[in-house]
Amino acid sequence: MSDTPPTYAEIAIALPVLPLFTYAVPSGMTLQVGHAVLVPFGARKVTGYVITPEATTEREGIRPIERLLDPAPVLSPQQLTFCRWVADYYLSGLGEVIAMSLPSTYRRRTRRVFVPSDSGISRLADQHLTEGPTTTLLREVVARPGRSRSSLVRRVHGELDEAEAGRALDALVRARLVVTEDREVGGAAGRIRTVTLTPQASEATQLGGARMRGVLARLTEAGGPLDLAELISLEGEGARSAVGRLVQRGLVTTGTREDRTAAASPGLEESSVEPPPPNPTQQAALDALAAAETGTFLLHGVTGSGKTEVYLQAAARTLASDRQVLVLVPEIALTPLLTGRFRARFGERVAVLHSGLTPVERLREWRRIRAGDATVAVGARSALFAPFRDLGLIVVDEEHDDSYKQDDGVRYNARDMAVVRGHLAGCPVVLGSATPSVETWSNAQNERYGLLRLPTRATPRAVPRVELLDMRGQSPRDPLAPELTSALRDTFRGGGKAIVLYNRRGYAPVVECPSCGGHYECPSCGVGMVYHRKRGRLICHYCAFYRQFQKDCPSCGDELQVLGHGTERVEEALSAAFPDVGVVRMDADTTSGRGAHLRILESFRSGEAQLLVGTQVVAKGHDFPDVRVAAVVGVDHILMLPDFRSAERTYSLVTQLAGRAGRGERPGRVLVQTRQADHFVFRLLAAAQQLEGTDALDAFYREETRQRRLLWYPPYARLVMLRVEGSDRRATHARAVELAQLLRRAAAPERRVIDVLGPVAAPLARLVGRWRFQLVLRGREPRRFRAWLKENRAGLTKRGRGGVRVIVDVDPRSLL
DNA sequence: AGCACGCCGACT
DNA sequence: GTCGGCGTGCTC
Repeated sequence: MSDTPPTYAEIAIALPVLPLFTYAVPSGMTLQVGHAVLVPFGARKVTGYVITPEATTEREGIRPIERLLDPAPVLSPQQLTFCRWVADYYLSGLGEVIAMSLPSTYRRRTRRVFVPSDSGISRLADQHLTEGPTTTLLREVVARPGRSRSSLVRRVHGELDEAEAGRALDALVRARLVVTEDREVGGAAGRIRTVTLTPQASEATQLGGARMRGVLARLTEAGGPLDLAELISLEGEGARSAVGRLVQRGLVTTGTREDRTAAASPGLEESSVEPPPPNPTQQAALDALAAAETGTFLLHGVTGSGKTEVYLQAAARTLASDRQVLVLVPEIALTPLLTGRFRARFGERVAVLHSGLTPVERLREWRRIRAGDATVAVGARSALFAPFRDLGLIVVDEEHDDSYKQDDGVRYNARDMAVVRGHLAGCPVVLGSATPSVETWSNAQNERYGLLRLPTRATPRAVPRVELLDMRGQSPRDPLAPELTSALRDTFRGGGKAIVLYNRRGYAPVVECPSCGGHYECPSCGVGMVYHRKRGRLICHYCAFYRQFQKDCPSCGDELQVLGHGTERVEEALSAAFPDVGVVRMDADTTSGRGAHLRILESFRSGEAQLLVGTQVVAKGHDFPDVRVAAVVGVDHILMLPDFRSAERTYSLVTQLAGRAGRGERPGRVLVQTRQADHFVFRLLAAAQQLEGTDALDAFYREETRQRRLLWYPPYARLVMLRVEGSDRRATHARAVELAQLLRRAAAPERRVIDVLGPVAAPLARLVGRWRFQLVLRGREPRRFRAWLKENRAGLTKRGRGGVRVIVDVDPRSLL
């Protein structure tokens, strides 16, 4: 008997930990790269991913892999390479990135659950039982054994607060009235039971039951496995037991298959799928893409210039050469319109991945892609990780959109990682936008990216004029300039529609007592609370804390003053000015319900409402007929934010809004109210109409990049923001200062390349009860900066004492 | 992430 | 004196 030497594997753990862990491979288990396994990790079991199937180790106390979670690897070597790239770039753990890239159903782990012990059950029958939190919890555990801590705490929420319930549960465990068990959760979902004939079935002649004969006949007819559900629908509910009896006789076997049913998507199926002939500029863009084997392209085209048609025809060409297509869109753009166009052109081959899918639906779409049933994926940020084998094209629509940046966990930017994925896959990447981000524009200028321009609107029509309405002379009490009111009046008289943007929700941002100066701040965030009139509440826009609004000052009894404006109040002013016009408001308050978003858009599209008021969502790529006026009533507060991207945001927002106007044969008007009419953003916006769009845009980017260069902001430098958060102000600040010193010392050899800025109190210094300080690392040479970050990575996140934690944000979208 | 070990205040 | 709260560090 020869001893086979023990073998080891390096595993990435599906938790936010940086290193890989080594496990022993049990004899008889054969591992491949990308296999998902269940491994013991501390006191529990978690999912890990095989990175190196055959490794060696000197280390003691190696524990064995528990088992394979799936016979096939869940990750191809190419996907693994990509995940490794993402993890390195965003300074995160590989396992965390892999876990994020897979459907959540592939993340199995053990979870601690609570069940009553015998003594616990008998204690409940005790008549001298005293009422209290522990008794409440004991009743709950006996009534619903096998629940997790969080679910039990939630169940008793009405009676006990979270901490109280948790303590009571722990007390029960200590008293051994309740015991814990580790139950495996996650995974396993999304399988369908199937029934298959065995070879013996053909020899079976005499069968007693009609049901059994029926089932055999159906299976013989099918010539292969059938889903149990289908047999039941054909033969009735009795088929279930008939199959059971047939299994006993060895005539059929049951198994399972992956459920790969396509998820229902909100796409309106279009009838015409005949692609229209491309216009000359579209054709030029298509030719450039066809000629390119790899590389990134900025596809710059104003609203209505036909970018989507370029995506569609480039996709068709890619599919024809047997490669696959990934289309990333901002979540908001996943409307029936866009997905409908892809569905109409490519039918069942399209997988749609939007945030409304349930985990099982998402898993099925993911499998359709992996199995090759779906060759086009249209999806939001997370679709970046779709398991295509041979990508031939990646499209990122509205590439400037901030929603491509994940804002918790691994803070990746799907637009940037799409460029990386395209590079690894050897395929072109198209970044489309009417208002590209400054980085992308700059990459196109210095020819790192190809530039494809669609300068004209596909359906010719006048480019809307942007007119500035200087509000400096007007009382702040009245939100509407007289010119705007009269333009709207003309529009409605003529049967047209209008969109009004005001970039702040609620009724009024300030409520103040004129006598004692008292005002309202959120107790946990320290910011002013916004008055929401319809709900009669003052609400904190950061943590959603609210209190009832009373019209008299609680300290001196004088009547409170309501100052400033929000969308609700603007809507009110407009309804008062135009009582006969239907007005709908779209902002976070009116779109929270399922489908509310689409209902509002539909009522405006159909003409039921002629005026749409709202926050920035109203500027996003919706296509409404006959909008004659698009007006900005207020965006000045964006421009005043202390953030390096505020000019870019303002320019982009107003330009996007302008794109909503003047569809149809009439030209539209774009009216912009501002108190900063001299700011270069507004001057250039007003100049845009003479310059036919793109020249004005170039002028904007020239000015903006000039300023960014002077201040060493992106794209001239790379930023990494470290946010130090904790509930104790002093401890948090101390940790931030300490971290800054540490990093300054570490960066000293790179004096000319890396700057450590801060710490400063974050612009919202206290948020949701936590104090926030931030440090910014600025690298003037990307390569050396990256190398330095990688070397110092472990030190960046090290947690301080006093519950202080550090969040690392590579390429932050904003410094707020 | 989440679990266990370790150190300081209110009770049998 | 202990129980039990939570904070810090580790998990192959």
